[in-house]
Amino acid sequence: MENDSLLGFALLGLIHQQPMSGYDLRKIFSSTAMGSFSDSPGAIYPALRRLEERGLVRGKADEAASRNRRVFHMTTDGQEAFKAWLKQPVTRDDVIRRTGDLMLRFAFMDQALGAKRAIRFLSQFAEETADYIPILKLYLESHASEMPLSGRLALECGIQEYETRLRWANASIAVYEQKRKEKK
Amino acid sequence: MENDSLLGFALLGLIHQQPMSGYDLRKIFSSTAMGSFSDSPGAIYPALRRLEERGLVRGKADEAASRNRRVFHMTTDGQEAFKAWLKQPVTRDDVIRRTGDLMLRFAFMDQALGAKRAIRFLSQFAEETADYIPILKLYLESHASEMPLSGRLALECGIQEYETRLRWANASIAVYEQKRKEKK
DNA sequence: GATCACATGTAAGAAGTTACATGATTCT
DNA sequence: AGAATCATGTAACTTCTTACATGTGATC
Repeated sequence: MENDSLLGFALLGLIHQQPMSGYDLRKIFSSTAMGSFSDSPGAIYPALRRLEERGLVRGKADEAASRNRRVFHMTTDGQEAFKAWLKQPVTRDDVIRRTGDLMLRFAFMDQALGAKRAIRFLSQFAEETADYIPILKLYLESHASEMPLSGRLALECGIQEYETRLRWANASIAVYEQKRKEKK
Repeated sequence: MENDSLLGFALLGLIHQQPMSGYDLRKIFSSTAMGSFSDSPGAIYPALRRLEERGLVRGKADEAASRNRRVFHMTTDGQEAFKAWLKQPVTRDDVIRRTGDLMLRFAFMDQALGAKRAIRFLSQFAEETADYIPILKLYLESHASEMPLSGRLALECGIQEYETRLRWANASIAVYEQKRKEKK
């Protein structure tokens, strides 16, 4: 059960927002800012089948459409698995090697878990990121002399990306807190 | 022949810098800023074998060391394949879906191809990135109202990352040109 | 003598890629 | 009628993950 690729969770998240067919999902990946996912049928249909086999989604023939269209909706188990995925703590390793996963989780977060959880996620993300940046900087300082110029610059790009994400996370926390005040 | 994973090229690039064993390569991935690559033996040793089968590297028993150590060095074919990989043009699709590949290529670039090629790469990278940013911004503007807040923020993070990379690329071009002037 | 670091591998399984295959419906 | 779009799928291949397996040499 506790086994799913990032694509699987992306599908799950989109189906969570509203029931959809494989073709709908492909179109989202090919035409929106979620273009980092593959829209190939060889990826999507097998992934949907796996989700269905695990009982996380269920597909029903779309009777409104005349075509051979199967619309998938989420099951209760699917809801649970999805929320469990979203609730995972943000680790150092996530921040270093799975930024894409983290961003996907966050993108689905406030609809499924609410603003409070989103803020908690951002805080964890900011903390892990803030801790990691000085490590990278130290590494750069102490190894710069042995590295080729382009290697050095590539590492600097990485550091700047982390700094950008840190600023973004703090700014996003502020957005949520601003919103909270407005409500009161 | 024209078939290789990113890991394969990372190995090729490191072996290009100096001959190394599988264990050396694993240590680099586990202990340096190249930590985004897997240091697991199940990834590295098969990848090295594939490179050897394709004739891009050749392993020799290390007679200096008493242990069972194989040191890989690059062949002429390997040099060619490596340089051909580095010389590929930077496409829009690379910028969107394969930033990691691009950064790896750049990190190895000036040693293998020289500063002039590095500048060309950065210019292409900057151009494709600069073209793509307004598309994302337009997308955000026109879809912001239908998107959940965290989705909107996640997209904004993506845009800021592209902007960071664009600034970085232009700054890096300036570094190379500065260096060129100093030489004269 | 035990443990740690060195050093290389294999096997099973998961998941993606590319390319092919098929058929229905709508538009021109 | 032909082309484009809708819609779903399969098959072969590649590569990665996790876990297991094995043995050497140095250090305590």
